[in-house]
Amino acid sequence: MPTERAGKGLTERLQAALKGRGQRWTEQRQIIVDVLAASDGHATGAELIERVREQDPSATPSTVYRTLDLLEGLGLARHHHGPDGRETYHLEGTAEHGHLHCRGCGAEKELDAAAAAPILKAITSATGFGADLDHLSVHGLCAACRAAQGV
Amino acid sequence: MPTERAGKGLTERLQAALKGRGQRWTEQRQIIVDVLAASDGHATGAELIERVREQDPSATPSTVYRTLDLLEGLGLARHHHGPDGRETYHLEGTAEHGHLHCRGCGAEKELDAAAAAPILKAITSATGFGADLDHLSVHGLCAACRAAQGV
DNA sequence: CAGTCTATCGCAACATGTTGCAATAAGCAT
DNA sequence: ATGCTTATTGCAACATGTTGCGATAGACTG
Repeated sequence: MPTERAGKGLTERLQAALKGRGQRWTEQRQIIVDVLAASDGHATGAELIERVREQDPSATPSTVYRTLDLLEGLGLARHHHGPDGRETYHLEGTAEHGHLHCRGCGAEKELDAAAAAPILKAITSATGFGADLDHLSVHGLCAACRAAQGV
Repeated sequence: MPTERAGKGLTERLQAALKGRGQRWTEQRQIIVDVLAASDGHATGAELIERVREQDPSATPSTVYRTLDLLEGLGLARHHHGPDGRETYHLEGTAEHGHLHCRGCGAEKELDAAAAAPILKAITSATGFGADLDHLSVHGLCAACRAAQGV
């Protein structure tokens, strides 16, 4: 279930991971992780900064982005790019998924791992690439729009 | 073969298309189309601006981006987003292709229509989406990096 | 050719990220 | 507790796009 605050387990895992790498645990990082945990689905960088500043007005964009990079490096967060290239972040633990953007109706749908499996397989056999589902963004026309356009 | 300047046919098609919509043909647009034609493969927005400014130092980013949007609206240019979300443009007429970005070695490879066919087919059957190959950006690990990491 | 309409341009300000650097402060050792 | 080392922060500047607005200048009309 979604929590308003990062669970104890997550914070502790994080502290341990940081300590092991000679890095430090700070109040700001706690806030950023909490905000990410509370924004369970997807949040853009700008949204995250705004929410972090509600709790700590002294926080700056550079700190937030650097922390997000750090969390990605630890495998605790991920980001992908929307159709406009803007960044969207979410905590690891959210099910890994890709994104489908319809240029006809503007809808955005998620592509879960089960549905994506045959796609990833096709990518690997055609190219040798092991694709990251979290970074997979497909642009095109959804079934409804294709039907509407008689394509 | 790549031309240093947009072919006559393209410029004329463009003028006709613009006239039909009550829009205008200007020197700047000629320059931008020429630059795009000369940058046959892919060029980022910043690169295009720089090259346009070589020919017309008075050109501004807003003009270049607005012209690129216009060309996309006319179906004469396309853009996609690289792994960092930066924009990359190319002229329509370049063979339609997708992009593969390796997060291991940073390599970027093109995905031609033939190789992509089974992938697009998998996407359609899994999701109903008709994917745009030109907008397909796959992030992951290339075969070599997967081997190197023993994955 | 002069006049009109309005698309386009250049500018300036803004939005979103990124980076270098000096000041701060976290975590360890004494 | 005090001091040391250096990771982290905040700031300021920059990079890449985007947007609003007044000024410019295409293209058509008479």
